[in-house]
Amino acid sequence: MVDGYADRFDDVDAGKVLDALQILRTASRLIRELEAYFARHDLSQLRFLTLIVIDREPDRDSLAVSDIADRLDVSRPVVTRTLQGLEKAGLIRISHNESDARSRNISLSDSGKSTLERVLPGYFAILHRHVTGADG
Amino acid sequence: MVDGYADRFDDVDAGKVLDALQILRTASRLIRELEAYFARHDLSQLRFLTLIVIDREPDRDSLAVSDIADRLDVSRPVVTRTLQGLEKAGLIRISHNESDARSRNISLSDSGKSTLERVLPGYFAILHRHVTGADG
DNA sequence: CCCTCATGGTTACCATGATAACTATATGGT
DNA sequence: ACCATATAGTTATCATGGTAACCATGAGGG
Repeated sequence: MVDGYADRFDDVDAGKVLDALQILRTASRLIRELEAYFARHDLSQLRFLTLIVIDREPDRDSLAVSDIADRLDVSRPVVTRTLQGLEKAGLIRISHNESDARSRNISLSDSGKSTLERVLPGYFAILHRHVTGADG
Repeated sequence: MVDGYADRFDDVDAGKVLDALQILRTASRLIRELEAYFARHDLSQLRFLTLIVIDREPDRDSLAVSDIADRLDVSRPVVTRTLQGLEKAGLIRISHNESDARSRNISLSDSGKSTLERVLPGYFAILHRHVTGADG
């Protein structure tokens, strides 16, 4: 498909364009598979990654909403919404920050921690398989 | 970040997992850049790709809704919605299929064709640059 | 002190993906 | 010919990303 177009543009190398499209396809396949996997565990990519960044935080066991947004590079409203879901599912606890009344401390509940442990192996297995398997 | 986790799983190679995460990151960057580019031209990824598959169809100058959905691998409702937008923007024409009253023929308008010509060079340039540039 | 401005979070709304359920038309077995 | 079933598209609804606008609170200059 690309060749017919790329022929017409001097400064473009059809091979490289195909590489880029290949990256897009591979990623899209990977994302779809991850999403299906998470859905089976009542999670989503963002819910899972949220648990991860809290868990991985050195020295602290809680993060602020904006910390999570920064680390995951998503907008704060999306984090707010995701946290509401996670709290309702009992995977995190949200408490008030004592030194700044605007801020919240987000921490993992026991259930959140065990969910993470349960889901991680499959997550890594999928990532692993995608690079090892039929990808370019 | 990955290392701390991957250490704990025997059958997982942290390097490969990092490769997979790198693909995800690269793709996500590419997608974001493409989306911004399309937005500047009053398009979206899907609107653009829809124009492309109609344009590239050999022997015919129109496609059915379900053909487009198949070629782009998106659901038919999304195609319906996208086509409504493209028609309102005057980039495509939708006519009834004479031999099957359920089906529609989607074809590019002159405006659609010229939009495609205008947008393609930048599109390929972005794909090209992403593979050539700082990607892994 | 208090008024302005910055910051943390949330709400409201838009775009874009999906699936389920619906309408209209075609097709095929009896 | 007619009824059951399949197919083409659309509508309705949900999930998940975004931005803009909005509170509440904190911080700093006059």
